[in-house]
Amino acid sequence: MLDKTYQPAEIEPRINEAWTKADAFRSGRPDRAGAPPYSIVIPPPNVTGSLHMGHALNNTLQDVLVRFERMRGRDVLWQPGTDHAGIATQMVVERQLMERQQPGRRELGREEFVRRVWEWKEESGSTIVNQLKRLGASCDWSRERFTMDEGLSRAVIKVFVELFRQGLIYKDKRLVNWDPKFQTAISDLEVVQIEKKGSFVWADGDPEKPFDAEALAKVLKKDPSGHMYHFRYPLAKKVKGYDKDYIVVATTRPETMLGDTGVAVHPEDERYAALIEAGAKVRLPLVGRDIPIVADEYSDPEKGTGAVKITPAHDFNDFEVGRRHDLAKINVLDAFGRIVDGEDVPKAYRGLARFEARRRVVADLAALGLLAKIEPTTHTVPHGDRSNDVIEPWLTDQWYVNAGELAKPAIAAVESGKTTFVPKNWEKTYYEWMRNIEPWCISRQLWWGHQIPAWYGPDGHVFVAYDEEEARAAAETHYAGSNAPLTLTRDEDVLDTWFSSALWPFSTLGWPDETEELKLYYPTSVLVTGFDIIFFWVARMMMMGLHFMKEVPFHTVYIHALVRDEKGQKMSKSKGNVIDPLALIDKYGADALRFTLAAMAAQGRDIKLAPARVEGYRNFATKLWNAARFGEMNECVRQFDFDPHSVTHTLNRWIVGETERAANAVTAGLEGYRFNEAAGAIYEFVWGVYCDWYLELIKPILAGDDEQAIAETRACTAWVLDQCLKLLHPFMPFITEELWAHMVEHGERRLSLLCLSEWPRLSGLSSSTADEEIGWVVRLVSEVRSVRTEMNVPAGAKIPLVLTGASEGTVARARRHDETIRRLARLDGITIADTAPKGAALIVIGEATAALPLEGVIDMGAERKRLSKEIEKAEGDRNKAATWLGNDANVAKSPEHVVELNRERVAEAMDRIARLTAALKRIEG
RNA sequence: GGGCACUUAGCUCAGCGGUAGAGCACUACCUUGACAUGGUAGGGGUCAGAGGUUCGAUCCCUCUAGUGCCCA
Repeated sequence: MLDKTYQPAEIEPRINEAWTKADAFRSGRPDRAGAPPYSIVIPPPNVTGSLHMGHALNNTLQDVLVRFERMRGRDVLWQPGTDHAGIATQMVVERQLMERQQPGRRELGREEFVRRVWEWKEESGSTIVNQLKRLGASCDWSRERFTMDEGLSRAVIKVFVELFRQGLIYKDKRLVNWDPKFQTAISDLEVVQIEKKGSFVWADGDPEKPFDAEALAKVLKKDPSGHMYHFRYPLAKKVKGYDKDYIVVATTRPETMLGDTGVAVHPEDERYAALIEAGAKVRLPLVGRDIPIVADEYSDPEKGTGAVKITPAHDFNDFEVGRRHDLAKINVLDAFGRIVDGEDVPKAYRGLARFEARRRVVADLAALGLLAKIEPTTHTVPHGDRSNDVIEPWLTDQWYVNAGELAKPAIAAVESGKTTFVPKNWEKTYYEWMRNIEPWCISRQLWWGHQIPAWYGPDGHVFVAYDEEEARAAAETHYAGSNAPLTLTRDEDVLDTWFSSALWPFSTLGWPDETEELKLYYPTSVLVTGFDIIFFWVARMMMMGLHFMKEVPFHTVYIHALVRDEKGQKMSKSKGNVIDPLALIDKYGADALRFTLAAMAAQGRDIKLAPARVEGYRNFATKLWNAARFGEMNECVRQFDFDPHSVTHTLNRWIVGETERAANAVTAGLEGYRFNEAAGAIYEFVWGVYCDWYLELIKPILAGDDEQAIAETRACTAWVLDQCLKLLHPFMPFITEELWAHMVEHGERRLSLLCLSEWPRLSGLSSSTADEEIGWVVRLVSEVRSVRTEMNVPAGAKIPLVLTGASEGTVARARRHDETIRRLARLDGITIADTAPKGAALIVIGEATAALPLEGVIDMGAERKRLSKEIEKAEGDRNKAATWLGNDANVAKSPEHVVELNRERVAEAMDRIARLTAALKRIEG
């Protein structure tokens, strides 16, 4: 016997165990041999991670699809695994060392540090995996992979070497986004632009208000950004036709002026034409270097003074300007973001932290009378997405992938429809980025990751090879004839984490070996992910998949929304608005959380999660639980030979038809990735149809003495519940699996776990006569209940009902369902009469009128009010439809069924009005 | 500045050329032999605003206002 209340915490671990024991999620099960494959690779969560709401949504949707297809008989592989997450993981371990007051990374040395990271990974890498299991993720856990395990590393090396040999990976010296906190380069994608606006205002000219360096320092201490500084750069020589002896430039980063190698003005800016003409130079203050004034369209005459300082080594735009005019690139920052200790920089600034240097430069220029003004300005400042530190564009040697070349087939594959995005509009975003793609910087100055397979000879010549042995062989050939001992040094850098993630769809299947799995499961069926990693991951998997497998990695990309909090804000630890999915699972169960996420996953919208929703769906689970309990109490057990087509009782004919409709709706929803519609359909069926009506309607049968009807109804009730369990299983796997097992305690044994059972394929079950008949009963019961409430009839009081003007068919219906109607509407009898008794409340239903004689009980004033309201409503309906019909254009141009619909509305409304008016008159008369 | 969304009940969201829906919240009544994590009934919306297309617009188009996101 089922417990009275449903306890998710009790059943979920038990069910998880049963699945594991049965090896239910293994791909390539013998019973699926030859079945069409269905495969999904999980977006590998960071090993450092723990389950957040985004994971919960992402994996719920994948699990819904995977369970659905598994039940449809496919050979399903949901490939799980985790990502080594270079920066994030290295950060976590470094922090841990610090907290434990152990030696830091650099003290430990590379080998020891990496060993510590592996140790940490072994200890806590399974956290997220266990959390996914709690969510119910039906991955093939026997195939779990890690981006740094042996096989995947082999794939990474091969890809690097091959791309290098094909000229698609190369080393280059250019500006990169440098993260001074982690001392590594990062890719464009790992940079987030943050808007800053300062508050310090100052301009020279007012002797009352001298520049106050300390006040500025105070403001900058809070935030070093957000101001535009205007400097006067003195001309090296006075120029004829230009009336001043200086030029004013503006910048938001004063300290970079130490590396200025030019000043740019617009070629058509007449204010500066003379300077360009004369080939004028400015003498860079503080430094004393003479630098040219050049004409370049980059400078905007509308902005500031129209003159900009050019620092090619520390700004992406300036770099380009510098290249066009052959300006020197002077590096004034070191890896930590400090001013370099070198000849190019005046002694006073050497070794200063960058923002300290900023204050110093401004103060020193002010002291020289060269500071014109400071004003607050809104500008975006690049920050590292992990470090949250201000990123410096910095000139270094890094490895790059020629993404532009790899992007071409990746663009074509989406254009030709080999891969489609759902919803479609994300394709535009994908194209936009792919068509303007920049070289991808893949080297990172970290220790945790795949070390780049490149070795340098004594003269710096690079040998890229599968291993040191091969590199050595190549080097020996290269240096043949030289007698010097050959020492090779391996490149210190590791690869961007996303480099290995890009190979995930085929590296996890065993590539570069030609495995069975690769043949069977590649390309994968669908990729499910959030839009925030379309660029990071989806695009790169497309590029790598097409290049190495010559085939797209997935046929469909389903892009889901971001989960936000109730107010629509992105969840973040700093805002303190994070909703922990595990806390919700603890409180309401994994099924409730999953159902909530699926029900809210409408295409193309963010999900604002209200925890009350989860509670609501937990209640839904309880409802299902109790419906099963009802079945159990009434001996509704499954019959193997039950055929829904053969039921004879109207109620059963009706419910099997409704079941078919629900099954079709759920199936269609899932096939179209409309998770919310699928979830909505099964919710409405289970609660609104099966529980609210069917189970109530059959109670009199079960309590009656018609053995045949009882037997059929019991079997039918059990069958419908089974269909509900199946249809609901992808969304709520735990409770459904539990009930599936439990409901046969007294019946036929199950042939399999629910998760491996067959998805309902129903047809030919609906009957219009049954639908009409039960529809009539439902309407009558609802109307009576409604009148009872409005008439303030006590809920416990039983009242009689007199049916008048009923056709033979209606009378027969009323007889057939006499007991049911009496029970649900709380009546003490239904009689047939020619005319309604006096002092009765009247209900118009179809051609008949149902009278509730309530003389003495009834409040005539209330009944008058009720009838008037009904009449008003009917008149509204009639007027609306009649007006519509009154317009000739409507009738002439609308489709026939719309015209007909409106005619019916008018006729029906008129009929109601007539009978309601008669009823009203009788009360008044 | 460029691009993409969004604006529907108190709240969170569906819907979408043919008389507006759900969950939660709210009101009243009900411990009826599955279920108070429940039942029954009910209140609540000129579908942001203004034009246009159409026989007909919450839905399609244009503009306006507001909000959010992405890219510079």
